[in-house]
Amino acid sequence: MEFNDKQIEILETAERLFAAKGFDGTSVREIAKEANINLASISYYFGSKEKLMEAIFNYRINNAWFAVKTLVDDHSLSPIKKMDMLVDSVIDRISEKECFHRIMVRQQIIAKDDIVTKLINESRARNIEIINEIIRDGQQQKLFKKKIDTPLLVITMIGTIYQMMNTQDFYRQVHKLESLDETAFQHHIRLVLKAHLKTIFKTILINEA
Amino acid sequence: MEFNDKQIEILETAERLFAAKGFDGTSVREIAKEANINLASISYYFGSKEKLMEAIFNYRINNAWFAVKTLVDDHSLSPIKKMDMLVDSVIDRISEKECFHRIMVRQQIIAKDDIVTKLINESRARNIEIINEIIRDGQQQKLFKKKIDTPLLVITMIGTIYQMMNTQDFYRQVHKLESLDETAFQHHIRLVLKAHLKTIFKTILINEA
DNA sequence: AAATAATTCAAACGTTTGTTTTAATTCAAA
DNA sequence: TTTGAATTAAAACAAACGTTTGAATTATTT
Repeated sequence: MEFNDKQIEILETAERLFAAKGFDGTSVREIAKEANINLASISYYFGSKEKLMEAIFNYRINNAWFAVKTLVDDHSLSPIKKMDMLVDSVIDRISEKECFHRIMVRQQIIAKDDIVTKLINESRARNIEIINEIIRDGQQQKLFKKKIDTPLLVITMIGTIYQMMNTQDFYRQVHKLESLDETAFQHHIRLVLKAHLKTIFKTILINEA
Repeated sequence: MEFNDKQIEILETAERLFAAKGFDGTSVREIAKEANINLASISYYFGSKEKLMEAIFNYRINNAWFAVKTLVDDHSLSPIKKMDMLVDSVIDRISEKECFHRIMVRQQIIAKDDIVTKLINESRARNIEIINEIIRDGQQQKLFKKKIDTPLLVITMIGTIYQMMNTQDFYRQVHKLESLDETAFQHHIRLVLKAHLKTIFKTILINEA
C-alpha cells in the first residue's frame, strides 16, 4: 500500500476532519477544500469516500505495534519492566495519533461486518498475542499470577486511555488545570495515565486479589 | 420535561438508530418509518433533528444516578461496600441503556460546546461529587489512602465498561464463548467486569503503590 | 517533437437530506 | 352539534450529498 504526497495530504486531511466531525458529518467537498485539491481527485485516487476511510486505516494501522514487537524480543528486560514499557509505548502512540484513534472508537461503535472492522480485529489479535508472550514469560518465571485475562487487561488499558482522551476537558476543569498551556497539560495527563495504569497492571498481574 | 407516548416512541426509535448508525448516518425519514409515524411529526414534536437529539439526552440523563445517591446516604454500609455497590450499579445501568451510552460516547468524541456536551458535563460533575462523598468518608475512617484522583478512577471505570461494550464481539471470540447465547454472554461479561473493577478499585483506594 | 498516459478541473448528474407548507382529519370543550 | 385547536398526512422545497463526465492541462514515453 503505497501513497504519493498528494494522497497522503488527502488522507491526513480526511483523518483530521473525520475525527472532528465524524465520517457522515464530513463531506468530500469539505475534505477537498481543506486539502486544497479538486473534488474529483478523491474519487480519482481512492474510488469513493468509503474507500478513502479504508485507506486511512491501511495507512495507519500497519506499523502501529512495530515498537512493541521489538520490546518482546529483548531478553535483557524483565517481564515486569516490559509491561511498564508497554504502557508507556501505548500511551505515547495513541497520543501521537489521536485523530486516528478517535475515528477508530467511533467506527467500533457502529460497524459490525465491514472491511475496517476486520482490519481492527486483526490488529487487535496480533496485539493480544504479543502481550500474551510477555505474560507467559512472566508466569514461567513465577513473577505473574497463573490466571490472567489478557483481553480484559487490554480493555482496561485502552478504555482508560480513550476515556481520558474523550473527557480531558472535564478532567482539566475539575483539577483546575486551565492555567497550563495545551502542551503542558497533554504532558501532564500522559504522566498521570502512565503511573495509574502501571499500578493497575501490577495489581492484576502480581498481587493477590 | 414531559413526553407523551408518541414522543417516547420517537425518542426510543431514534435512540436505537442513532446508536446503530450515528446521528449523521440516520435520516429523519428512517426514524419516522421505523417508528411508524409521519415524517413531519418529528419536526412537529421536537422542532428539528438536532433538538430530537437533545430531547433524548433530557429523557435519559436525569434519573441516571438516582440509585447511587441513595447509596451514599445509607450509613449502615462501609465505604468499601459502597464502592463495590457503586461498581455493580454503574455496570448494570450502562448495560441497561447501552444504546444511549453508545450515543454518548460518539457525542463526546465530537462535540465541544453544544447543549448536549453541557448536559453530559453537568451530569459528570454530579457523579464525581457523589463518589467523592464516599471516598472522603473512607478517608476519614482511615480505610482509604489520602491522595485519590477521583476523576481518574471514574475514567478507568467508565472507560473499561465502554471499551468492553465496543469490543465485546472480539472478547467473545478470543475466549471462544460463541456457544453461549446472547443473554448468557451478556451476563458473563457483567460478572467479569464487576470482579475486575472491584479489584482495581481496592488497589487504588486501599493498597500501597 | 510527437504521441501517449496521467492528472486536474469545472460543471453537471441524480439522490437524498432536513424542513416547511397546506390541506385533511381527529379530538375535546362549549 | 358546532367551534377551534391539536394532530396527521402527503407533497413540495431548496440545499447538500457522493459521484461521474469530458474537456483541458501536465507529465512521461517513444
